[in-house]
Amino acid sequence: MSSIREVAQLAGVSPATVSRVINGTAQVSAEKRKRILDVIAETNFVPNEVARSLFKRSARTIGLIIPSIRNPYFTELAAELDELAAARGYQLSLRNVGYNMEREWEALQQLEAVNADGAILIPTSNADRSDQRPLSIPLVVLDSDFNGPVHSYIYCDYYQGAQMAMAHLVECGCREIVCIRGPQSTFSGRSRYMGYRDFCLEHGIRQRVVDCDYDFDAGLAMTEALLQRYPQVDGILACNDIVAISTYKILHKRNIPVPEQIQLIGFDDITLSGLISPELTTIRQPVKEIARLAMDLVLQQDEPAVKGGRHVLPVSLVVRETTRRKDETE
Amino acid sequence: MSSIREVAQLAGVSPATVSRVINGTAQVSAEKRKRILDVIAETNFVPNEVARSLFKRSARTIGLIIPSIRNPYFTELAAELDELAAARGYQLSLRNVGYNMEREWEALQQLEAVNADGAILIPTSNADRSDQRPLSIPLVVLDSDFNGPVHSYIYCDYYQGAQMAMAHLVECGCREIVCIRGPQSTFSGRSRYMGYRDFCLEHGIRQRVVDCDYDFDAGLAMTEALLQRYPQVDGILACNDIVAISTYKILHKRNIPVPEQIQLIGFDDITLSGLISPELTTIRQPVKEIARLAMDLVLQQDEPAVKGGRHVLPVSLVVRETTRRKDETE
DNA sequence: CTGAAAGCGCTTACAG
DNA sequence: CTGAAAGCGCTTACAG
Repeated sequence: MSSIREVAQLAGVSPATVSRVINGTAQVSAEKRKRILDVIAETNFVPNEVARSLFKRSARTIGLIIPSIRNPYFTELAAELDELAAARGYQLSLRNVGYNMEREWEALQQLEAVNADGAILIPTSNADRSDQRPLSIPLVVLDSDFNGPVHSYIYCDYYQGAQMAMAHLVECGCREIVCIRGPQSTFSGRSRYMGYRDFCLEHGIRQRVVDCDYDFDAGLAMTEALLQRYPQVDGILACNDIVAISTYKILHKRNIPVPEQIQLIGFDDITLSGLISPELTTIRQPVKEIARLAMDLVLQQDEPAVKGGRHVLPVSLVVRETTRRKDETE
Repeated sequence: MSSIREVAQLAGVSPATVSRVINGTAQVSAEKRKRILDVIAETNFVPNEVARSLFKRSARTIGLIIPSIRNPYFTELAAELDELAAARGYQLSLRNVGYNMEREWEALQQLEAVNADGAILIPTSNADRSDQRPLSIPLVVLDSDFNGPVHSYIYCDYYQGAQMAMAHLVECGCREIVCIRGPQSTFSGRSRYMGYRDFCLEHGIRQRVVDCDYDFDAGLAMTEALLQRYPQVDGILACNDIVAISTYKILHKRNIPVPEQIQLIGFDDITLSGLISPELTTIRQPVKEIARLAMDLVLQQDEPAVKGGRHVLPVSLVVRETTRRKDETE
């Protein structure tokens, strides 16, 4: 790789002038400009971004940290964010931390150290971080509300979502609804469960719970456990769509008809949920809006302060084929 | 963010000494070392990676460029690569280019400009690039074999895979097999189709083809088209698993029993394929081996030359529930 | 319009 | 063991 100095030499000008034509940062005489452009074309010169960002203190990069790259909800969010970043001239640097708090903190510091312009974090857990030092770049946190040095929080009303799901299941005639709850260290897992719990309390329903991680394998295993523990189950509220998909898989394998014998509802509304057969009833998160808001907030350089503003978005019930209302006899 | 100079000042030593304790790059007296470590702890100092990589000419980062972040095959490959990179102390920087050749070239140059240690590219198309300038970092290309300045190529024997799929379908009793072929600008799409074509030629089977992009929506639309165009179809060779999943969706919606009336086979063996119901029969790519080999080759610094070595891996048939051999009457 | 100079924050010979 | 100095490749005041 050639350097700006070589280009300058070949074009018979100073490095400063080369810099100016590359960046269009000042007027340069037509003749010199042409010479410089020619040399750049010939030498395939590509300015070193590292040097540039060392000076600029910006890499025009937004970091996105996710707990798992194997969860489609996260990659769909990443896809949206990626498009938004590209549209605004930023690179999205995706960092997977595999549900590891240490790797998460390292990734955050790494992003800071490489002069990223901001970070969007989907945390591995909702643990308190009020003693964590503030980053020097804006941090927007998704799907979580822990205490800590955060610029903004964005999450959906999961509690409400779980209540809607329960109301729907009841409306569908379910009497024995079990909740496959996600990790309780997690904000989404916790608040979805709370919604279930309070609904049960309010309606005098007995709680039936099974614990599960947010992945396909756990979903498979916990559904087996659930069937063993609650043989009378006629409704399942899964902690998210991928677990619901695993749940369906087991029910299907056991020849348990859905929704006739057991009704099933997921959470998130990932693309896949509308693509499998039967299509999954679920609680939808407005992924596009979340992404747009996150990008706006992280880029909103005018106030990089740690204010911890909270933005909570509504979820919605999407009724598809794994549940059926009582009156809708086929 | 504090700088190494401030730390040095507070500890009463030179920046060089601070650098030495941070990097363990030379002996430092126990006393000074302690003072420095204390100051670092107090000030939350994190060394600026940009400055470091400007000097080192390495960011300890491997770039991975994929055509689409919405295709699980790519994200599963990314997940494997991510684990391997982390294990070796490298960051994986994932760049999505949305099937756009310009964005792909930009991403490649960007990676070079940020001092990445190498790039792994899953190309958007198999177009000739012999006139493209060589990058200054090693480039490993996956799932493609275009001519160009590439360190190594890794791909699977797709041609063979398509032949295996066809042989299986025939063995299952299919007489009218249609091929939903992927983009012919793509190496995988092209060679899978070639396998189908030559099998038909060799066995006196009439070709039945429908063109399709590698995504869910295209799969949905093209299956509708296929049913219209080839009403007698009794076997479908899909260009990849996500298209096969879309295909199944349409067949299911039309109440066409699989595999009784139409047998279906995909390509790739993504996680999802074993998770849906019925489970998808497919041609499996050894993703773990591909990832391992790619990481080995890209990191193999001893010969960063552009040699274009080719590594072709075998695929295998995974028979599941969307096909059934004739003798296996249920 | 243009160049010389200083500096972004590190690291590594080079002396001692 | 330790520091002063030079340099990684850019960019931007500062003069002219």
